[in-house]
Amino acid sequence: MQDKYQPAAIEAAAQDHWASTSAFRATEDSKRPKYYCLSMFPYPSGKLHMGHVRNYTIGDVLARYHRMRGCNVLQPMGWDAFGMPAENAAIQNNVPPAKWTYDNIDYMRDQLKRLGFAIDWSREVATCAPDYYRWEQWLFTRLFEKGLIYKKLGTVNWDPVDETVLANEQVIDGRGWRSGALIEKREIPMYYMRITAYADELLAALDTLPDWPEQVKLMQKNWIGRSEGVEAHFPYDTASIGEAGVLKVFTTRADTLMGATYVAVAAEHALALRAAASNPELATFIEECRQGGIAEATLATIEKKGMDTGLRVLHPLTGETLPVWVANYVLMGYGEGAVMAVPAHDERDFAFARQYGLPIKMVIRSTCGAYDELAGQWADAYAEHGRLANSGKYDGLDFQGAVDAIAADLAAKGLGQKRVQYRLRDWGISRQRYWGCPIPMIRCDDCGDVPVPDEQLPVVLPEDVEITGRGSPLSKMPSFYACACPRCGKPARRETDTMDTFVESSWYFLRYASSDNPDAMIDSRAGYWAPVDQYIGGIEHAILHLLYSRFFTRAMRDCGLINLSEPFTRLLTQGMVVAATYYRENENGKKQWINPSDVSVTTDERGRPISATLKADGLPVIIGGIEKMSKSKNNGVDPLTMIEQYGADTVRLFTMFAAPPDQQLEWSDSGVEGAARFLRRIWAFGHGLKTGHSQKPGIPSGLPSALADARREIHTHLKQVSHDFGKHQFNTVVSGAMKILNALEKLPQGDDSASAVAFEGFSILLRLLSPVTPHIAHALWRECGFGDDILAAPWPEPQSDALAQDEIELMLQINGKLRGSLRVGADAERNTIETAALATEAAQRFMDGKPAKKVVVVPGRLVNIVV
RNA sequence: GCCGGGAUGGCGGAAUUGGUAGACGCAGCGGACUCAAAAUCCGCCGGUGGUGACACUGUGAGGGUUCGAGUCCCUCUCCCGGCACCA
Repeated sequence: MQDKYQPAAIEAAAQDHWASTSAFRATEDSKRPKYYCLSMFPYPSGKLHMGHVRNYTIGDVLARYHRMRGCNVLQPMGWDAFGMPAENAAIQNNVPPAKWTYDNIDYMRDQLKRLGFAIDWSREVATCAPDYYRWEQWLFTRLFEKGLIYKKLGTVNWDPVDETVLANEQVIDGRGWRSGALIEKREIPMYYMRITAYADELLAALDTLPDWPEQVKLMQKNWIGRSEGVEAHFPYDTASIGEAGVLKVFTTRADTLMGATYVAVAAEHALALRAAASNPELATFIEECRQGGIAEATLATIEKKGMDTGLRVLHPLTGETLPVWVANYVLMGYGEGAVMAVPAHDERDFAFARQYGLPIKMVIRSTCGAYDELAGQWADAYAEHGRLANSGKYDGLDFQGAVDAIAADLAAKGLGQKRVQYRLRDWGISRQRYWGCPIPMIRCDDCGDVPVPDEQLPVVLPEDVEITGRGSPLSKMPSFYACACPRCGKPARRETDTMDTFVESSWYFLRYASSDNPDAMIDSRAGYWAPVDQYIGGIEHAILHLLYSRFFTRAMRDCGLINLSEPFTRLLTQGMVVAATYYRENENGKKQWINPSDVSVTTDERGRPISATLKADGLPVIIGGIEKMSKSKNNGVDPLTMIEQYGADTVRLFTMFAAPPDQQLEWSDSGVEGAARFLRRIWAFGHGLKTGHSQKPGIPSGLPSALADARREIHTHLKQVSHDFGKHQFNTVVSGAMKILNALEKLPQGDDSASAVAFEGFSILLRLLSPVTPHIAHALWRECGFGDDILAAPWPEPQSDALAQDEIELMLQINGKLRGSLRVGADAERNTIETAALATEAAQRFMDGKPAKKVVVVPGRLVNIVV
């Protein structure tokens, strides 16, 4: 045994051992409970970053922990390999997206292997491989035939200079990121997945997921946004519109209908376009509304603007004439693309009405002063529920009474009814990009949109293309798009759009179970492994990816592929990895970010940072904030450098110890030093144990009290650590392991009883740590003679004889303030405790002769005397 | 703008879920070992007052509930994630 801890050798040996024994190859086995542990697969961006290391270490700790507890564990890995960065790299470096992607995968796979993850690599998938995406295309045609996929117009960001559709991310301050051109909204035909058909089920089933974080379920609930309301029809004022018809609006506040003073429609609304035809000024305004991107965050924060269309509609209950305005805050995509405006009781309507001098009519009696009596004007909208006023026959009704009465009256007139509306929209999956899964559809002038027949699948994405950043490459390749209509045989055009990359990641977790099957998307093995028992990934995926996966699982269920509704039983959302930032400003005020490893920081005598200098020139740099590790802030730490310097176990230990998994983790070089120090101490202890004893004595009965205390301490920590594993709180798992080592190092040396406690404690420590630092645990387990393979060792259980205690200490409070403590028998009665507490010197002193009004006894914890 | 989350010593964090605030670690300070340094080991370490035992104070700000609040409720500030074409 080496007397010094040498991680490189230990880790290579452990990894060889696992590889040669195929330790992590998973097979279906009905005798053990299965545990499918999955981390969100990475995008192969080039090299691993610390966020990956953290994500996969959490997954690995869980996988190894459950394996040791007797589960049949599957932990696979793959690559979310389609996406824009490959195209951007192609433009910048003139390298084909496929080559770039596959090279990155090869490099990153090696990096992952260096970390010693218990992954079954035989199941690896890459979503850009035709044997993967052919099944996506196959399912697409099934869903199209079931009516779960359909085509309609959708709005995109259009860059008029590059003649390209841009992602929201590529629109910066309303301009194209490469061309700098002003972006416009453009409507193009796109394929949509009918996720709204599952809105109710996706919402209701959130209650069947007790092991998902509440915040994620709440975000999904709000995203689906089920609201019960009323659809109201405002009849056209034929004098101004010239034909009969109704303007439909949806509202959740039908109780305020009597306060509606105008209606507002989106710029794309049919009425707006109709009015613009004869109104150049309005046409200009609508054109203006077309400018800018489509991101909701942009739309919601732009200045509220509007214009009167000159058209009029009639109030459905009073018959009063109301103006129709075009407003840039009304979204065409939600509800009917039109709203009734009640300025007195809606914030946005209020701001708009004030800006354009539209009337404000109060119909809900406010309980706070929304109407400023002194100023004689409205200070703000009153958006709370309340009793109706100024509403004729509805006066005095409460919210629900008013909604019921108004909905009934609308229904009686044939001008509306109650209705459920979702905020959730159908999922537009068409992308006008190259590096994605081709949409398996063919456009025929005679037959319309025809799915590609099974025998022609996959529609292979050509890999020999030139990427320029202008237009869509596939639409310039006749060799790709020219084809015959599968139905009539006439010349037709293949769809050149590709799918949203979220589609690939919506079902990869099922493919892992049957990734070697060339004849089917998934087979019966998916029925064994699914659902995923534990899913781990970033909180940024809390809504879209998880919702799409939940939808896809149901769509596949309804195609008869699997008997499953929810894909992920338990979910852990990990926090970000952040680090300090440093920068200098150059002459034109631009920040140049400097990597933390190139900076030395000086601190005051208490350790507070005062200043920082660049190591290269010794001149000062500015200390920025703590930010997410990123290329743009140049504050990333390279995992491979860390592994080479300290070993994978140290990196794994630090990432588990520095923060709870769901909170952000701040990188700290000295924290990594601390983790390495701890592993060196463990190695030294194991070395001492091995060289000091030729055999392991058993725990004798009747330990001396000092040893019994030490053993109790170790088992108490073990109990706590087991509890923390259950909570997935790995930072305190590590701190518990540190406490055990501290206790072990304090044990007296020499006699057999002490050695027995040391051996028992050390075997506990190695097993607790083995999910976190598997390499060193593997090596020491063998070196100290505990067994051949720690993977096969039973999980340690706290022993009740070790935990037993005769006396316990209670804290003593007087009026809720801590004033002392008292020792009582472990099984003391309440009365005995009360009497003992009142008799203490501290009680006598602080009660000052006054009688106790009340004595609160919390068993095993405290006594509080209220005077 | 809307939805979700967070804030505890110099720093990362802990607190058995309403019961000793600051476990464990990092940094710092003091000491041992050493020719010296590194490594290692021992001690101290929220603030104020006090030689000291100890007292008061303290979990982003303000208010409330309770015998007792970091934890529950209300109001506010700042920071982070998402907002449907980033993955």
